[in-house]
This record gives sequence, C-alpha cells and structure tokens, in this order.
Amino acid sequence: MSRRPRANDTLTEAQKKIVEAAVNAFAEQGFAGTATKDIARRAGVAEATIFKYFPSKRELLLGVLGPAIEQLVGPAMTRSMDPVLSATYPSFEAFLRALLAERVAFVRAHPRLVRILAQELPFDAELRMGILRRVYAPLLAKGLALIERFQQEGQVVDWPAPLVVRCIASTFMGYIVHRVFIAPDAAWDDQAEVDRIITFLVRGLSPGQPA
Amino acid sequence: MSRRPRANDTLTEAQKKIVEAAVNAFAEQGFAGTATKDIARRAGVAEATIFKYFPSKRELLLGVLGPAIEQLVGPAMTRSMDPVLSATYPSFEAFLRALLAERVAFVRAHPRLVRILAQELPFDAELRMGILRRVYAPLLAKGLALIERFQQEGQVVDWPAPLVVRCIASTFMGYIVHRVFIAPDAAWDDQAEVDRIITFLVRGLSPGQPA
Amino acid sequence: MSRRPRANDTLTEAQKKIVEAAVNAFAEQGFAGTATKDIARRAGVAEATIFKYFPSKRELLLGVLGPAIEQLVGPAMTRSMDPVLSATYPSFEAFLRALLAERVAFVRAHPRLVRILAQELPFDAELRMGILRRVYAPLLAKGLALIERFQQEGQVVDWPAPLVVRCIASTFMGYIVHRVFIAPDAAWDDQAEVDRIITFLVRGLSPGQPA
Amino acid sequence: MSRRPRANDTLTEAQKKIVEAAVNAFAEQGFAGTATKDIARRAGVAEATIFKYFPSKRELLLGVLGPAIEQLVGPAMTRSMDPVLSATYPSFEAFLRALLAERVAFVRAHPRLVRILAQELPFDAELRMGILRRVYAPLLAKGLALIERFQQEGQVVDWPAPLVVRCIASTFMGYIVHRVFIAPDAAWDDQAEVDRIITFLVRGLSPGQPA
DNA sequence: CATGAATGAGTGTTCATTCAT
DNA sequence: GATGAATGAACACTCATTCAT
Repeated sequence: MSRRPRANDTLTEAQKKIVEAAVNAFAEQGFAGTATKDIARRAGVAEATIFKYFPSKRELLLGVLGPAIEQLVGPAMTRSMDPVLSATYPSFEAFLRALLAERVAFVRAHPRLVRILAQELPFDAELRMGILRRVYAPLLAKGLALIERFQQEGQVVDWPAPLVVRCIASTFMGYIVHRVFIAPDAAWDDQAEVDRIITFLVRGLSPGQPA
Repeated sequence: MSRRPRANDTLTEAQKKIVEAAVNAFAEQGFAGTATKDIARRAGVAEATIFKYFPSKRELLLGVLGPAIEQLVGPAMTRSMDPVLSATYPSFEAFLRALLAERVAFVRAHPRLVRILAQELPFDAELRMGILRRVYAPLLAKGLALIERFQQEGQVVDWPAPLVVRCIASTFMGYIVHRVFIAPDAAWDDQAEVDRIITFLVRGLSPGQPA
Repeated sequence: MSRRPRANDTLTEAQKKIVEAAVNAFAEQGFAGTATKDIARRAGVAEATIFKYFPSKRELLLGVLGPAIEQLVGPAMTRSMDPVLSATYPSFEAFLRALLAERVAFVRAHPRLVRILAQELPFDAELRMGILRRVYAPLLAKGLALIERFQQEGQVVDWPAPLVVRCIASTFMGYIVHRVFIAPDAAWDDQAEVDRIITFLVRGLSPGQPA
Repeated sequence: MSRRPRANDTLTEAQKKIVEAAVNAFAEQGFAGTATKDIARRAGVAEATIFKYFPSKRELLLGVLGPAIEQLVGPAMTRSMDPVLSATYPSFEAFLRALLAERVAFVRAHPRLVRILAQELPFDAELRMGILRRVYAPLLAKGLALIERFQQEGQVVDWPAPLVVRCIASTFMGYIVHRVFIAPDAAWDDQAEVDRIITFLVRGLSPGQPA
C-alpha cells in the first residue's frame, strides 16, 4: 500500500519538509556549514527522522541535488535541447534567444539548487564528475554540434566551436547570475536587456570580415 | 643574521608556513570544511601555534585574504586601472587588451586566493561587504567612466554602461576561469584565444547599425 | 510503565546522574577546577550527554544550584520563617532555638550544595546578585523585624538590629560550619552544644545593665 | 653585586610585580580560574618570566601565600599572642579587645591574601595541612590555655574551652568579614561596633548563674 | 635577566550518527 | 513512522610549561 512508485508521491510529508529545509540551509550556509540539527529544526522534525530517509548527511545533499540534476537538469536540458537541435532554427539569433529563455527559466525555477550546485562543486569531486558526465559533457557535445552547423551555414564566425560556446555561456551566465543572484531586486527591463545581450552575441560572433 | 626587522620579515617562519597551509587547505576544502588541526599538520606546527598568531580560525581567513585584498587586489587594481583611466588609450580594443592581460596576470599570481574568495563570498556577509566597498564599487565606478568615454568617442555601442561592463566582465571571467581553474593543463594557444575574445567584444559592442 | 510523567520524573536517568556527579565534583574541586569530562566520568555518561541537558557548564552549575536556592532555600526559609514571624514565640530563646534547628537541618540536608554556594559566591557576581536578591535581602528584612519586636518586648538589648542579627548569624554559622564541614566526624554532644550556644546568645544579647 | 640576600631585597622588580599581580588575580578569580597569561599581563612581564622565578603555577600560589603565612601570619600571631599569653591581662575584656584589634589589623593589612587563603583552603589539602599545623593548631592551643586561665580566674563561664574559643572566633570573624569584605564601604562607627561586640562576648561568656 | 616562540595535553562544546521504543 | 536519548569523534580554542636566544 505504501509502494506506489509514482514520481514524488512516495515522499512522506516529513521527507518533503526535510528536503525543503535542507535546500534552504545548504543554499544559505553551504553543505559543510550546515548542521543536521539545523535542518531538523527548520523542517520541524527530529534529527533522527532525517536519517530515516537519508543514510547520511552527504546522501541528503545528493538526494536533494539528484532529482534536480537528473530529473530536472539533465532531462530538462535534453528536452529543451533536443527540439533545439532537431528543429531547424530560423537563425542563430533565434537559437540564442530560445536557449537563453530556457536557461533563465530553469534557474528561476530552481535558484537555490543551482546555488548549492555552484557552491559545492569546487569541494566535491564526485559531484563534479557526476555533473561532468551527466550534464556538462552531453550538453557541450550538443552545443558544439549546433555551433558547427551554424558555422557551416555561415551564420557564426569560424572560430573553434568550444570558444564560441564559451563566449555564449559566459555571457548568459553573467546575465543570469546578476539577474537572479546578485541583484534580483533591481528594476530590470528584461526585454531590452535580453535583446541587447542577444545582439551582443550575434554581432560578436558574426563571421564579419576575416578576423 | 637573525636581525633583519624588515617589513614582512617580522613574520615568523611558522607564521608563513601557517598562512601557506591555510591558503591551500581553504582553497581545497573550503573554510568550513577545513579543520585547524589539518592546517597545523600541513604547516608542520602545533595547533596551538596557529592561535598564537591568529586569534581565531576566522581571523586566519581574513588574515590570509586581507593582504591579498587590500594590498594586492585593491591597490593593484587601482594602480593598474589608474593609468588605464588617465592614459588615452589609442582604442577600445587596446584598453580591453590591457585590462585582460592585467586581470589574467593577477589571477595567475594568486589563483588560490581568488579561489577562496570566490568560494567563501556566498557564505560570508562581512567578506562580501568588504569586497563590495573596497573592490567592487570603486572598480565598477572606474569601469563605467571609461566605458562612457568610449561611448562618447563613438567606439562603443550606446547601451547602458553597466550592461557593457557586464558583457566585458562576463567574457573575461569566462576565459580566466576556464584558463586558470577548469582546464589549466589543456594546450592553449593563448595569443589566438585572447585575440578572438577581444575581437568578440569589440564587434559585439561596436556601435554598428542602431540596435 | 515508562509513562509516569510526574514532576521530577521528567528527569532522565542520565540527567539525575549528571546532576549528582556535578554536585560532588563541584563541591570537591570547585567549579573552575572541575572538567566536564570528569563530571561525565563520574556520572557514567558521555560528555556530550551533559550538553544535551545543560547548554553549558555554567548552566549546569546554575541548574544544580537553582532548585536548591529557589525551591529549597528561598521558600524553605520563607516557610520556616513566616510562622516564626507570625507566631508569638514564648521567648527570644525559643526563637533562637527554632531558628538554629531549622538552619542546621537545612545544611545537613544539602551540605554539598551549601558548600558549592559558599565556594563559588566570591567568584560569581551573577550568583552573588541572585542570592542577595532572593535570599539574603528578604531573610535579613525578616530577621530585622523579628529582632526589633524582641527589642520592643525588652528581651533583647537595644543595639542596632543589624548588629544583633550579625551576632546571631556569626554564632550560628560558626557552629554549623564546624559541625557539618570541619569536624563532622568528631563526637559531638549536640544537645549540650546547642544549649550553650543559645545561652551564649541570650546572655550576650540580653538588655542587662545599660551598655 | 646582585647577591645581597637581605630579606625581600632578593626580589627582582619583575618578581615583585608578578607576586602583586598574582595576588590580585587569585583574589579576584580564584587559583583555578586564573590563567598565568593573565598574571603575566597584569604584571607587565612575559609569561616565561613567571616560570623563571616560580617553577609552576602552584608554586606561585604557595610563594605568594607562604610569606604571608609563615612570616606574617605565623610569627605575627605568635608575636602578638605571646605577650598576650604571658602578660597578665587586667581582664578578659581587655584580652578580647586586644585580640580583636590585632586580628582586624592583620586582615586589613593583607585582605587579599586572607581572601585567597579562605577561597583555596577548601580545594587544597596541602594548604589545609600547612595552615592546620602552622597556624590553626598552635593558635588554638594558646587560645585554649588562655581561656582556661580566665576560667580559673572566674572571668569566663565554665564551658569546654574549645566551645568558648569558637564563640569568640565566630563573633570576630563575623565582624571582620562584614567589615573588610562584604561592606567595606559602608559608614561604620567602628568604636561603637567594637565596644558592643566585646560586650556581647563578655556577657555571653560570663559565668553568670549556673547554665 | 628576560623573553618570543612553540607546544602537548587539555578545555568546553558541537558534530553526524545510532538505536530502543 | 517518528523520535528521544545517547554517544564517539571531532571541533575550535586555551592551558601551563619549556627552551633557545
């Protein structure tokens, strides 16, 4: 009766509260800086309850990030990229616009998970490997393929594809980090901002005169 | 022979080893993830010796970062920027080139300190405020002024200066992070890489046709 | 069988053992001279268990003395004194006799707590203030009122009441300290001893010829 | 030239400052509650300097109290008592008066040493034994002999001499402790106070009617 | 004579984790 | 299913003490 492997229905009420509390605590204080006691307090459960569901603090971190990586990040990316890849985008600009919109949406949907991921990545080799294998590598591969297609079509300057990807990624990350984490409360004219960023990328990466 | 009471010669041998060990440990494991005992072991001194010189673990962090921020980062930036600001750079491109070279040099000189700073900034409000006031704000001000000058000269597109600064900063950081932290061992053709990044920025931020 | 949620039954077994061990350790070695590890060893629990119930060593001291001061000392004194005050004692002598009996009984019931109190009072301003406000002041007030009544009745010499109180207190304390702490194992003829102490006080404080 | 073994002339300047600092620190915080670092700071010397003169913290305590016990307490008492004993005091009252004056004078001359002694006695068996053998026992012996003489002369009630001594000691200590330690700043009419305390003792210990 | 530098052994306290109920 | 009780190991930090200079 308790075995209904529906997606997030197997989660107890307590389990959900624990995950929610852990996300907040890890995002605010970092993994090492967060005590399980604090998570328990935030979740309103006993400390022991945490260990009922997550065999260790580390497993709690992975259990918190895992779904966000595999179910949300991974598939989400695939889902969002696949059509991107298969669909023949009318132009490089349209592709950039779609990609940025999708990335912004993802970070806005899970800002604390993204924050935790970014904060713990430097300290956690396993996490790093996981992300590398399950997110970074496939994403990069698809990105490279796309860029090369646009290059063949003469829409993008003929630089090494990884460099082009890095230019795009840097610009997008700079915008997103500022928009979501650094100055989320500022008055942003998102439409104008996005327009210009896209323009910046399109111009910067246009074939133009031979570099 | 033991009487050379000069500036940074007042530091005990042990003191230097402690700072060095702390830098490594904090860079690798983060502040919260590093035990003072571990620092002591790395430095080859007793744990108590650490507290002879640094009243607390936190003071050790600040004592490690402080000089790097105030003496190296802050002034260094001022020093490196002031000529940039006053000197009439022949072109926007020359300015970008000089700035990138200087930023890369700084990060290469203190990669672990930069790493620690980036890692602890999200968790340490005081550190954040310090950086904001002593590094970020003045640097941003100078950057904005510069950009506006280039805009008046018609070398840079007439977008909000903060946006332009962010485009530059994002691109530079993307390059530096990759070059120094993510793939330092890869075979880089730095000259070509830098040339293209500068080109990317110049083109992307050129006045061009009205956006 | 494990559900007897009565007053002092809420205390865990370990909690009781900790308090008992702390009382012994503090009485023998003083507060500053006692390590929490020693208390843990005496109580047969882990050191961490102490801090489950008492957030700090100091709170353990207060938690140990508190009940002895508020529930036992304070009220006990009030209880024992109120009837004394209201009841018309047949004589000053009868009053002294009752008071001494009551004081001796109290110290005998809690010799180690009294000892700890006396030992830590000089070092602990907060404790001192607490005792002053909750024990010393009210007790002194009642004592003074009583003495004044006996003076009006012509049973006690017409000296400043505080002086009279001090003579009584000094004599009682001298007896009790010797009897309970210094030479508890000596062969005492308590009855004779008490008789003479009371006689000493009655004679010494009798109106007599004008002083 | 530095070897003039005159009494307290052998003491270095630093040595004196250390002793003075230790007396203050021990009196205020107790022996266990005082760090040698604190003593060094108060004395204005390096911590190591303390250990040049006193092989251990404990020896410092003894070195501080020793002179006060042997040179001041012990001999002083003997000196002050011998005449008392040999001289035929005109009366019991005159004896009490002389004794109290001498005791008050001593405590006023060395209040912090007396305080330290009282505070550490419960924790320090060796100290206790020393005091017992060198101060308490001889003093008690003399006191008993004196009391017995006064009893034979019919000036003092025929109770066990130890009891009589305790009555005197308790009363004196009660007065001194209040006068010197508890309320030293209060406005005291010392003459009247002393007169009454003496009267209290003389009356209380007078042979009177058979007890 | 005096000290700055250094430390091993502890200090009170917190940690993630276990387990009987 | 959830917890209160308990803990060994680790934590940052302090202690009295040593020693070369």
